[in-house]
Amino acid sequence: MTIKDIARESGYGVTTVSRVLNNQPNVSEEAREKILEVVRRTGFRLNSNAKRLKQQTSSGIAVVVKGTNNMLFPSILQRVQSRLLDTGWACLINYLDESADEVEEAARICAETHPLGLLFLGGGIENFRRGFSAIPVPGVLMTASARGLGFDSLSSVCTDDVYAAECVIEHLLDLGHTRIAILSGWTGDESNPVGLRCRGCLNTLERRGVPFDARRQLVTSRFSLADSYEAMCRLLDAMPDLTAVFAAADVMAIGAIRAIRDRGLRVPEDVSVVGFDGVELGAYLTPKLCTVRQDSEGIADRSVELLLDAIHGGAGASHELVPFRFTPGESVRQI
Amino acid sequence: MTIKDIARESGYGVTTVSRVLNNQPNVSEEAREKILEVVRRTGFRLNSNAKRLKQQTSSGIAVVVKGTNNMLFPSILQRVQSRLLDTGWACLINYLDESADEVEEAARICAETHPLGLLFLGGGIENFRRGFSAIPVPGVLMTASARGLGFDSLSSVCTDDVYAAECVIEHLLDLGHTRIAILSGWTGDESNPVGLRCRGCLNTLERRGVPFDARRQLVTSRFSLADSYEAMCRLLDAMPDLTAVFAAADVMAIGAIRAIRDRGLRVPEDVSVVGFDGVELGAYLTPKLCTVRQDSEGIADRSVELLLDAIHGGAGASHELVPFRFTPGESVRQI
DNA sequence: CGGGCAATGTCCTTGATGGTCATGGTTCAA
DNA sequence: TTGAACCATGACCATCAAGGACATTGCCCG
Repeated sequence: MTIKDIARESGYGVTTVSRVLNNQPNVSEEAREKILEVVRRTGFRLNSNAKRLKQQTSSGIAVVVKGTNNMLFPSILQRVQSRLLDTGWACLINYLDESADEVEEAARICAETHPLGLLFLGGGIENFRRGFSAIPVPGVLMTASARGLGFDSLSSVCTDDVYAAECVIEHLLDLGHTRIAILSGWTGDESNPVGLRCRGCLNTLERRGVPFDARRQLVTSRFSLADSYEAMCRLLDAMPDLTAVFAAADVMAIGAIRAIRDRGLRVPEDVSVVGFDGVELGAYLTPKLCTVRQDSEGIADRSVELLLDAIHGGAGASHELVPFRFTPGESVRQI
Repeated sequence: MTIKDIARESGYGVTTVSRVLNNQPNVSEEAREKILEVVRRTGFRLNSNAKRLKQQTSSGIAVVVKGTNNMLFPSILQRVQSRLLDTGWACLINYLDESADEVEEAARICAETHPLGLLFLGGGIENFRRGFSAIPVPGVLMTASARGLGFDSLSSVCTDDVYAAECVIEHLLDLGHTRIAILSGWTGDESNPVGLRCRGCLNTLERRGVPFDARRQLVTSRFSLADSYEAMCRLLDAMPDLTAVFAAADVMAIGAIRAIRDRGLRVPEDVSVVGFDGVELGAYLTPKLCTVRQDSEGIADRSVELLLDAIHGGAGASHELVPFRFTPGESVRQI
């Protein structure tokens, strides 16, 4: 079924059919009606490959998601999809495991679709470095900053991770906690949001003159319940007298709480726990999770806007912060 | 940058370049090397639109996800993506909100990419009815049965929802519960997995001769924490003496537990709760969630296999059940 | 009768593939 | 030694399904 068949069927030429299908002028109402009738009857659709070939455009926007365990992602993705649908863009989502070596392959396949823009979600900047940087279109990194990384065409929209983490530690210190542990994805890599959160913690601890021994009080974990459970166990071994834990993600906080309880300790009576992300689930847990709520919808909306601007207007890269909200919760108590 | 430029640049003809780029024989190793070098240097990529236009093939497989709140979905999606990457398929994920009216638009955009196959996740069969049924390619419905729905080209892979729910209720009855409430997405529509779970409950209650008043003991909810919270409140109002609740999804169970606690009741001392899905999170909650663990990886793997078989071999639709595992948990107690 | 205009068709273009054919060279077996 | 088979290669053309420039047609009106 091609446009020619429709032309033959309706008794008009391909040009006229093309005009009708693309809502162009210079077609009589009669022809339009007749052709549309045939199109409806046959369920015909333009061949998008041919159309795009001719028009030199491509299919849409590719979204690269790294890490399936971040509970904030589904809501961001849904919002992104919805925004893109509004404007008629197709959206190719690549869902990669956090540890996957599949990035190169995914980038290759992604490049073949010639997307007009890229959205990255999760996993810091490594996504971009490994393969995707070869795709010469604008991109926006969501929930992490790309400032100063030397990618001209990569914007970013995220929470001010450093400042938010500073607020969290301020809060804990104000409540009287001094033996605070950090459960983080810290790798010394401060291009990673989790690393920045860790940096924020250290900033405040230092400014307030609270002693901190990174070897005992800081443990790294990946974004998974099982991993953060293990990590929390190590923390409790190394520092049995801790009174508060800052987990760099809600997922980690939940894993940590389980570990704390399995040691026979209570949250928050024995150990206070603060998370980061503000997933809806946190408010349904017992105790309700104290966390930093990231504005996932704001991040999604702004990212899509930036990307479309860059695609249409050729705007340069910009880096935006979206307000967060510190959400006190029952998982933290005063000492 | 076209294949002609590469040909000129490398000193070979387009035919040879085409052969190299498509890994075809009859090319000397020397030519292959030289051409690949130029390709690498220029970052050239074939125009996939032109290629697909000529070859009459399309981009890959579209995955339609309806409902962002199902906590089982991310792991299924990641697995699907991984399996498809293994075989070199692109994967277009459409992430729709459960209640979204966007299905038609999404189907339109999806159709324009001419996918070779469709995977549906969530939301029963309505996804397919509304728009996607016009796309004439094989499909597989994941986590819900498509048997007997009259779609020739739609396979399905799912858990035996009816039987699993029967097991759950057997378990509750064996523990002495008789005043059992059901929190379900029941709509009388038994093509919906949640409806089937409800049906399973009713089967067992009836077989065991336990009185059940659907108007008091059965409440419907959507797949969201907030909705199931509300629904559980209604249940507690209508039936203050209930001792156990079956929630048709883990998300609902978590919302329900919050509602129960906000009434000053304890889980499981006052009210036992059973969920359905077996998300990893359940084992990290307090109390650990009693649930039915669906084999999300098995469902993903089998669905991809069925779909690829249907695409390649033209195999007809088939409907498969994947084993589940009933997972006892602390959220249920004996009476 | 000719200018103006709307409706419509002809023909070319897009980037890649694949088939045909010709060429020049090599290998192998009779 | 010679002919057949084979290989790497490139030139050329058709093909794919659409879009767009331009040409053509037919009609109305002054």
